[in-house]
Amino acid sequence: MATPDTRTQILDAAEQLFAEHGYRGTSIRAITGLAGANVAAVGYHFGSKAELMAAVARRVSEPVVAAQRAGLDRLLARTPEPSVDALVEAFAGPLFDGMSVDEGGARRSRLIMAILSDPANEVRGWTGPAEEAVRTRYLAAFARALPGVDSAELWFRMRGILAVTAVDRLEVHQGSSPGCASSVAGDESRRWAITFLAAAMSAPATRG
Amino acid sequence: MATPDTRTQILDAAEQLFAEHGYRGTSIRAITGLAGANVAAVGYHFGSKAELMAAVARRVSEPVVAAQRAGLDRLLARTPEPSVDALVEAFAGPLFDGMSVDEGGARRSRLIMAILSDPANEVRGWTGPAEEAVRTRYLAAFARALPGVDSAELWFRMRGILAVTAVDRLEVHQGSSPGCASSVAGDESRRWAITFLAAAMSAPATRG
DNA sequence: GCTTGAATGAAACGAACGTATGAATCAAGC
DNA sequence: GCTTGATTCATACGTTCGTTTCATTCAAGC
Repeated sequence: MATPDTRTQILDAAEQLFAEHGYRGTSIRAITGLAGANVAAVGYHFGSKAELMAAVARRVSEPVVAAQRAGLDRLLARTPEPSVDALVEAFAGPLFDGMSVDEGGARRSRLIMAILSDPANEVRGWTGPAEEAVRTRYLAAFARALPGVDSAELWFRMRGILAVTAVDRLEVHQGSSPGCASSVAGDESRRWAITFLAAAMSAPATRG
Repeated sequence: MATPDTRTQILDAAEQLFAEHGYRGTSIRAITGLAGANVAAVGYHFGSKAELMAAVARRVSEPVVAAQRAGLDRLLARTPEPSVDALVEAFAGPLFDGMSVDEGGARRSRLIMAILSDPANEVRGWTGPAEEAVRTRYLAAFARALPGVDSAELWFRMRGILAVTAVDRLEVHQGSSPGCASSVAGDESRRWAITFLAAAMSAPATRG
């Protein structure tokens, strides 16, 4: 097992530290220190700290978005009107897959949270047209499955999906709540989230 | 209208800037600059930046927690087993009330998000025993209303409530999505959230 | 063997950070 | 009117930040 090149090691270290301490809470020196590289390597390989963050975000989000798109394609190939449950599974599932505790799964999950919640537009602004496009396609599919709910409320609910999946691994109650232990069992929380979100998405429209 | 004292002006400015740029993204100089005070005033009145953040968090969360507790008391005074819908309304409602666009409502909502999602324990650690206690009481009430769902999954769902309400005002899709405009109409998103969350909480237990 | 271009290393830049210091200001008490 | 205690001010300290510079290393091409 040859050690990966400096660029990859910086990406790995940045992914871990950005997830643990956020964008602003992570210094270039901490990243290069963990990666065993020189401070100047970030400037050389990525240009700046912000561009490094963008590269990390791209690497993490690409397989998730691809899986979301593939899942929707698979559903639509079978029937033009997939069920709400199937749509929730296809949309939210990839946000959990590859996120098991082994390797860097939980780390990646926290990273997504760190990106979504960071107040700096510099960090949130990375969301590319690919994410946007797949979400729009899911919105259309949800709209067909839930004809009574208008599109504005559906957008709200899809944001709810992102919120629940993002906060999942975030230990809001820290070590004091009994539910905390469950956040380690990634598979269980995945099934809980699907149950929770499928019921939420299926709710009848709010009476105007 | 006499100008409030320096201490209050610093709290106001800190509340706004912490909400907009997060804890690490806000400098003491920016806070005192907006408050029209001197840099040393933070050290004098609060001791440190972290203690200022704690004071801001306390001021924001106290009325919310009080309203949650009062709402649960009111429900339990009427019936020993309130419905799931009523519990969701009592728990999530205060997270929206007083959060209208006028004044600093949306600002306060974003602040809660900034606190919940900040990776620094220094920031998240402020959650006091009051928040913990009221959440435990709600858990017990939800457990009575949903006898089939075990307590670990209920904790997960209550975290989901916090996630949805917190991310509500967070414009994940920025200006590009049509649902964005709705985040301005606080009352509408409040009703949407209650619908969404009541359905989610009422879901049958995940089959083990 | 020498050259070339990519990659790394050590060091320093100016700026901004949180915090601390000591003098200046001010209202109230006697 | 002088004193006292609380507050505000200008200023500086030491540190850390992101970034840049420039010399050095190193493998491949001719």
